[in-house]
Amino acid sequence: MADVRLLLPEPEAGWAAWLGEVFRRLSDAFGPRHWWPSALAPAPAKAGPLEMIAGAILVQNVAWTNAEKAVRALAEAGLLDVAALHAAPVEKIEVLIRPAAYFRQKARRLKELAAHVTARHGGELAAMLRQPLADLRAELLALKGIGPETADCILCYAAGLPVMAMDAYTRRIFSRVGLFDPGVRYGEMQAFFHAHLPEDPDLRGEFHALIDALGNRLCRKREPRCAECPLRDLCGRVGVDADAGS
DNA sequence: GTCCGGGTGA
DNA sequence: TCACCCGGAC
Repeated sequence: MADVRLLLPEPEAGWAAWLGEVFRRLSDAFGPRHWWPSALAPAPAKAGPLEMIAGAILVQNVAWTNAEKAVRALAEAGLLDVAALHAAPVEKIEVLIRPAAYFRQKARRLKELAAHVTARHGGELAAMLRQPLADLRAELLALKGIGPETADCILCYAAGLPVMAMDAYTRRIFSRVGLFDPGVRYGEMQAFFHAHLPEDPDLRGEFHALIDALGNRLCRKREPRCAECPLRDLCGRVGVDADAGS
């Protein structure tokens, strides 16, 4: 994998310290995000890995509020279970997950996932998730409906592996900051974060969740709210939109 | 009522 | 490059 081309000069204290500062600021502003487990039931009820994985597929291209409705509907129908999901008619799943958009595609993808786990792992999701990182990632990517971001979310939040998922927010935020070229590839961004962050699944998972919060609430595609941004003084692009012409 | 945002696969 | 789709923002 080619090294990413960085636009910002490396700070004197190094990239690890710079990322640590970014994390601390986001954490102070938005944390803790407590993404998974516990998306559904109140603690101490434990969310199963299928809830997390289904959520990761259902949240593609939609706000979490949409995905959450779909996950809750699946839970209430007793379908957050590999065998039940495998046995359920696709039409039934379509109706339940409608709020998550792309419901026809996603219903088929959920069933394909259940079929795969049934065929290859005896229906035991835990067995699939116990594999070494590279093997599990390749297996996930071979499934329809699981691309790099979804695979990495599953690796981190369901399998507990030290992987930081990238997404459109990561690309937007860090290209606005001036770190990456906007055309930076997924793997290039990820390699940069992985090279300079501790190999800690909790930290990497929380970082991704914090970036999601910033991208969602403040560093929006249009009309970013730079005045409220905790990274304001680290950013090369503060107020480019808001202050244009002033 | 219209538009916007957003991963994946073909 | 485009199809797949919804809820929320305006």
